[in-house]
Amino acid sequence: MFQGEYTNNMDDKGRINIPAPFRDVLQKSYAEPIVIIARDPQNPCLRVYPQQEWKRLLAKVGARPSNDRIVQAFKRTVISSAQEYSPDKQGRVLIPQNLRDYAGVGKSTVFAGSLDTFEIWDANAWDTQLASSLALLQNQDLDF
Amino acid sequence: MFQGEYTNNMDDKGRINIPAPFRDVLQKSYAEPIVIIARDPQNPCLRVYPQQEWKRLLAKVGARPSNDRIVQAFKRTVISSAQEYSPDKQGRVLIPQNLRDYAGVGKSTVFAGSLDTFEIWDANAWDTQLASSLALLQNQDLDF
DNA sequence: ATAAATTACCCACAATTACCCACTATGCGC
DNA sequence: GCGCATAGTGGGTAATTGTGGGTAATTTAT
Repeated sequence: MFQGEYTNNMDDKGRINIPAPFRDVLQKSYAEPIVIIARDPQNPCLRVYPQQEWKRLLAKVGARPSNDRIVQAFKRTVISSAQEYSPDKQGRVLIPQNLRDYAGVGKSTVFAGSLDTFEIWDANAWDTQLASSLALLQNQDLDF
Repeated sequence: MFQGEYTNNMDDKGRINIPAPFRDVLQKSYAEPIVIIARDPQNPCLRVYPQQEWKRLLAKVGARPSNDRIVQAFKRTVISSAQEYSPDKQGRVLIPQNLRDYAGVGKSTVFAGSLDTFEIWDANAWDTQLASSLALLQNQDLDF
């Protein structure tokens, strides 16, 4: 389970270090360092999947009629952008330019755990998102 | 059951000592010193869960539709911030910077029992919160 | 085919964190 | 009041994690 929030810097070459706790989860729960990075269709961030979770997603999409407009849009935005990456010896991955642009990631980036997957945000975008999420929850009657 | 209010100091490295009575509860009722620390979405404080209680919360969240806006906001604020910690030999945990910022904790911090969980407050924030909680109760017709 | 650019791989340093030990303060029993 | 036990605090050291950068390999363009 990916949990926790970590801030790491992208270097000049476009590489970012996957936080060690996340690498541990990949190693222990999935026995593979390989991840799939794709656009998140509903937020200006990237979503990172362990191979297994990605396959599960593909299976779900495959179960839907392929002429469905939503499915088509999903394929175009998410699946087309997805690529496999294996981290280098230091645990870093190179984020390609198109994905960097999509999420607007600058130097300071935030990794946010989201259980089966985790997200990569530009630090500023994360802050504003966090503020609005908190505002939304403020007057809610949460039963958990 | 976590009860009572204790004041402890955070040291320069960002570590705070979990009060001994709380450590006892963790040991006796949960048989595990490990805790999960996360943002409290509705108050400027951190909430500390024994592993079991955290799992219970995750189960509740998982039972809700994941496209629910509230659920999403909850994941971003609470789950993404959550981290597991096992106290060091002296019973201390290191609070990461982002959580320290969120709760605005300075040197003097308050631990407040909250039955299944407990809270960590900045001492000043705790005082003001306490005052307004008391004010709220002032003219209530309490049947307990 | 050659040159330029990009990417992968490796090494080294810096910063942070985990772990351990020692000291101080406080409460409790005698 | 004195000593003992427990709780809380401070700090040093070693290991881990994060960051920067060089060089070789690969790809792309000319």
